[in-house]
Amino acid sequence: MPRNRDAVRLRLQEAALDLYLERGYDKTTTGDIAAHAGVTERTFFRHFADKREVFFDGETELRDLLTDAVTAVPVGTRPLPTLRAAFHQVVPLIERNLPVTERRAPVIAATPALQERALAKSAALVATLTDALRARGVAEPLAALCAQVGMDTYSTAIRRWRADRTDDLHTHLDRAFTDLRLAANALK
Amino acid sequence: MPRNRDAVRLRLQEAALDLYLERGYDKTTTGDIAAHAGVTERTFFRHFADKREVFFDGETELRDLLTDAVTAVPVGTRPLPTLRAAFHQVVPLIERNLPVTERRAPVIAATPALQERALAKSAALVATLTDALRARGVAEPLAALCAQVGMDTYSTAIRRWRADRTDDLHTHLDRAFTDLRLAANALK
DNA sequence: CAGATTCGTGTCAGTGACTGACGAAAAGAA
DNA sequence: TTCTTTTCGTCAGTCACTGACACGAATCTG
Repeated sequence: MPRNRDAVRLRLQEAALDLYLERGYDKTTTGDIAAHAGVTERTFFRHFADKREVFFDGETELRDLLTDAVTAVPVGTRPLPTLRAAFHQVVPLIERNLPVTERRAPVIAATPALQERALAKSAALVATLTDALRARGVAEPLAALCAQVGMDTYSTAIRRWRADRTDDLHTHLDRAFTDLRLAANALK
Repeated sequence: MPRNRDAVRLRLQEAALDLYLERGYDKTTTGDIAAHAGVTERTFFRHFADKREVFFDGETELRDLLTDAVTAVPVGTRPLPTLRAAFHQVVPLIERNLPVTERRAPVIAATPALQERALAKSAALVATLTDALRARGVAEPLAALCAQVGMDTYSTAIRRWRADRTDDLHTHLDRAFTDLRLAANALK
C-alpha cells in the first residue's frame, strides 16, 4: 500500500478510464474506482473534487503551454493571428496526447455529465486566453470575443483533424482560420 | 393543493430562485424548494431533471424562435449574416426577459454548478443553430464553426448590453459583429 | 350522472456522490 | 531513534436522485 501521492492519483485516473470504458460512467461508482486503484472511496475524493474531475487532468499543462505561447508571439500582432500562432505552438502536445484523447472520446460522447465538464474546461481555457490577450494590451470587450472565437476555430480544427488525418493538424488549423476569415468577411 | 401541472412548475421555479438568492444554491436543498412550493421533494424531481434544471427553463422558447428566425432569412444569405439577422429578430424576447435574467445573474455568478449548466444550454443552442444552417445548405464543417462563432458574438453583445445600456441591444449586436469582422480580417 | 381511466401527487425505501472529524501509519527531517 | 508532516482508513452523516406503490383528483365515457 504505497503512500506515493502521484502514483495513487495516476492509478485512480487509469482505473476510472478503464471502468468508464467497460461499464459506462453511470454504472461505475466512485467506490469501484477506488477499489480498482487499491484505495478507499474517501481517498478518491482527496485526489479529485468529484467523479467527473478524475477524467480531466492534463488541462493545466495545455493551459500553461498556451499562455506561454501567447506571450511568445511578437508584440503588435493582432489578437486572432496571435492565437493562431499560439495554437500552432501546442500542436506537438496535442499530437502526443491523441491516444489518450481518443480513448476518452467515446466515454465523453456517451455521458452528458462529462460533456458539461468538458465545456467548463474549455470555458476556463478561454478565460485564461482572454487574460493573456488583455496582458498584451487588447481591450477588454474585444479580448473575450477573440479568445472565444479563437477557441472555437481551434476546436473545429481538432475535430476535423480527428475525423480526417490525411492532413496534419497544422494544415487543419490554417484551414479553419481561413474559413473563419472568409465567413466573417461576408458580414460587411 | 391544486393539481395544475403548470402552476406547480411555476411555483417551484419561483421558490428555487427566491431561495437561491436568499441562502445561495449550495445551502438550498431540493426539499426546501419543494416545501416552499407546497409540494414534496419527489414532485420536484417529477418536474425537473435535477437541482440545476429548475433554474433554466425559457430556453426552449429562445431556441424555437431562433430557428424560426434563421429559416426566415432569405435563402442565399451567407451563414454569419444569417445568424446576425436571426439574433436581431429575437431581440424583443431578450429585452422582455431581462428582468428575470438580471435576477438570475448573481446566482449563476456565485455557483459553478449553474455556470456549467449554462454552458451546456448554450452548447445545445449552438447545436440547433448548426442544424438550422445545415438545413439551409451550409456545408457541415463550416456550419458548426459559424454557429459557434455567431453564438459567441451574440453572447458578447448581450454581455456588453447588460453592462452598458445607453445603447440598445441592436446596436451592440451590430457592433459585436463588426468587431468580429475586423478581427478576422487581420488573419490573412 | 355514475363509472372507468388517466394523471399528478404523497409516501417509503434505497442508492450513490460527497464531506467532516478523528486516528493510525508511512515518509521525511532532526 | 524521535519528532513532524503527509497521506490514508474508518465512521457517520447529509443530500441529490430514483423506483415502486397507493391514493385522490381531474377527465373521459356511456
